[in-house]
Amino acid sequence: MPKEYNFAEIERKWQSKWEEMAIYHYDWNDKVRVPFSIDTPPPYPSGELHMGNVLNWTYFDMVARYKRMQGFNVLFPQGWDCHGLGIEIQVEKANNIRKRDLPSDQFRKMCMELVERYIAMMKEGILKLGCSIDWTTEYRTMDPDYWRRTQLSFILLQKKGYMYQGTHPVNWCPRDETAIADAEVDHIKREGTLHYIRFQLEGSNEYLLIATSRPEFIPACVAVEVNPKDERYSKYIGRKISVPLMNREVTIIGEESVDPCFGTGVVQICTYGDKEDVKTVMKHKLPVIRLLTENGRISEAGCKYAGLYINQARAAIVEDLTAAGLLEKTEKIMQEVGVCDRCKTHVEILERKQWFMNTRKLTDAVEKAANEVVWYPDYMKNRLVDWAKSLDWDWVISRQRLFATPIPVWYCKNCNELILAHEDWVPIDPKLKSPRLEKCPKCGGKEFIAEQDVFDTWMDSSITCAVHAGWPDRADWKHLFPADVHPSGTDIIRTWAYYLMVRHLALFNEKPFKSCLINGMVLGADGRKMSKSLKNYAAAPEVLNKSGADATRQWAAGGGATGSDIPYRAQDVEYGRRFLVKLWNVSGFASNLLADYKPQENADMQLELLDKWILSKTENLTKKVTEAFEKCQFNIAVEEIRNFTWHVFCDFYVEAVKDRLYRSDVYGRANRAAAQYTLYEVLYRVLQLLAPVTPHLTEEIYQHMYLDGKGFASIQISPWPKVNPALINETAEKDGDLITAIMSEVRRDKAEKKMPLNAPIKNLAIYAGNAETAGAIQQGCVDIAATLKIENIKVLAEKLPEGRQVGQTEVYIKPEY
RNA sequence: GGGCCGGUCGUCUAGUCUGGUUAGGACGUUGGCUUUACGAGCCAAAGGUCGCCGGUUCAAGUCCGGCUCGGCCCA
Repeated sequence: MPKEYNFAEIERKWQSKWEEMAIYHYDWNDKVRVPFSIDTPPPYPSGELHMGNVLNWTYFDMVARYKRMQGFNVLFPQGWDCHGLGIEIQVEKANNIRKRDLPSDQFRKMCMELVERYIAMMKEGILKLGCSIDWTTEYRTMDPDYWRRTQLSFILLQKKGYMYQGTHPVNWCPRDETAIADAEVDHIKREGTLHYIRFQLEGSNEYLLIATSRPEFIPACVAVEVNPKDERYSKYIGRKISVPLMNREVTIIGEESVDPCFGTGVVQICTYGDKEDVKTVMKHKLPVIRLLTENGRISEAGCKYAGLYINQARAAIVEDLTAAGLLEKTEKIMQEVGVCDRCKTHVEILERKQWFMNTRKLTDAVEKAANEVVWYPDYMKNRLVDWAKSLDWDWVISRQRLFATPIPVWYCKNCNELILAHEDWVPIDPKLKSPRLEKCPKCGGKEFIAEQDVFDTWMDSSITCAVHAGWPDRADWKHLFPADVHPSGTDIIRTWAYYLMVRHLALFNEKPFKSCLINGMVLGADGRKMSKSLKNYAAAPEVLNKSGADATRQWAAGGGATGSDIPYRAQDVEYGRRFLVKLWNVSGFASNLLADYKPQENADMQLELLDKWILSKTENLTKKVTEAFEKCQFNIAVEEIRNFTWHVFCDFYVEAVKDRLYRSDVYGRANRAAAQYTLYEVLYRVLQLLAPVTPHLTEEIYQHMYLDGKGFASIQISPWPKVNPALINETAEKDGDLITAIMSEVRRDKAEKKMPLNAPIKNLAIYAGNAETAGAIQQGCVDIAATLKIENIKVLAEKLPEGRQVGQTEVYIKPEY
């Protein structure tokens, strides 16, 4: 083996060799091995890979590799979730255009080009991370073949009665001019202004003072509301009150949800200032005044303010109120407002005809399914259940955008009949192709109008569990469905996991995945969320280039408990790299000492205490690591392996066994063979257990040292070790622990005397305390003597508490130099 | 206001479900050592009243109640 550990070369080499060997391909014809399918979430191509992706991909790549070694037929697909506002906005900004200013085909093409550039960047990062993806499965949701699946699922759901059109209030982004779902609304805190405005009571000179942060909605005021328990105002309930500037009257209504302590305790109800207004309007069956247009201007309903943008209207109305003496005062308040999660524009609530999926009737089914799913960690289940139960509105699935899957419907120009695409018409863009019908089935009309709206991007990405399994093309797709594991970040449980649930439950009456593996967010080294603006950002490609994939993967695996947020700290990656150097060096060393070792010819070997000791510990390590992987406790797995390798195997076993390996003339061939056997098997076990975490280095060492002896083309397809109970030896572990404790004590003595570790010791007396312990020590004292350069060593059964105590035992040692 | 999560050496983190060794690991700090794999190393050391208060128990970082501070999500 080469002296130097060159990770860049090794990692590049294996990434391409694995691809040539095709060992990560799912075998679609294998009906013997049990399948294990990973619902790789197709990422939204947004530029270079970030550390959050690294964490996420490392998690499920470890699962894929572990399961593959366990003998499963692993499906690890990779797709790209291309559509969406994010790309549209970037294309607009980069080219300084608005999407409506050019032909939609041309705009879509620009979006696709940008997506391809981003996919190339992210793919490079994923390859560098060494993920065991089956690239023959790669897909893009913007491809017509994927449209086909999204559109087909819509057709089926429409037929099953889950889809409906309606004019309901929806979240609306005025900048992007599209409806958005609750899940796409972010909430931010910001300073606003509370306006105290006089509303005159009908038929009197009295007025009520209402407090509002949105005076621009006065033209859409449909009621004034007070708490019926508020003694100041309850007497006014039912009376009419005049809307300032508008020459119009509304009724004062009572509503318990009004907080008497907010502002003056009197609020205006407008259509629609916020979601509370929507509830009140529905409850009291109030009229709706459509104040805003789709691009965020005041409509004709706003009378003299029509045509102004929201902010301009606010200024104008405040000015008019002031002039009329109706604005009593203003004050600053902190308020939380909803903003579009893509462009951060203040979200408005508009009524416009939209497509909805009736998701709320599935809430009980979602809860039931969530309880059937195994969550890693368990408590993350609550996020999904709580979210599902908290939803007030159905999922609005239509969007007024361009770069998306089209909704495959038309309307009869004559009678407005809905024409749903047939299942075998898709993929289809109704704006480019007419329905394959002679005439409208209802009125016989021959002209059709295409649906202009498109699907929410989540309509594409929430059928992946079925798509990965081969739906709808493979008759046997249920072989891979539900997916065995769906990986998700804490931030997207309410979107990805939820939408997957409702879509698959509605389509197939079956939960989409059997388990859900959650990763936390990656924080900066300062403990705050990682972001470029906070200057705590680490670019994943740079980290991978600097320290290599295997080191970075150790950070991801060991940075914290599964599901918790983990900080990115360069020194943690560095620790991983140092561990790899250590493993590389000990492997090189072992490789030299095993040059003449023949794995088949170890019949006459003679295992010594320390051999039995480390072989037993190796079995226990295997047990712990296997259990940790089974429970997705990657941090425990990686810590167990590292500590064993570094501090048990290297620091004690290898040090102790050197003498036996170098001087077979003294110890005999059988003794040397035992040491070689142990060294060979323990190191192999360590490599296997580490293979899911650090695939490149373990493969490199395997190929140098074990390819002939073990015979698997890659360590990645070697069978995961089973614990051999015959090798577990509690006595050997206990006795060996005592031997190593004595070694530590001697080392400590030398350290305190500031002597080199190889300084010779003339005599070492070990007072064992009793005959039994003395017997145990006797078995290891050759190793103690050889490791610590002791000329004469004697073990005495007597109890003599002088010299140095070995840990908390009754054993004392007395070295003489 | 509600829900969930968290508070453990200077810093980061494991352990809490399933109570029981000397609370584990890393970074950093200090001291020492060129040892026939590794100075990108090795050997050691110091450093913790496990957020606070109370309860259950022979025994609490762990279970229960209350409080407090922080994060995220939702009103």
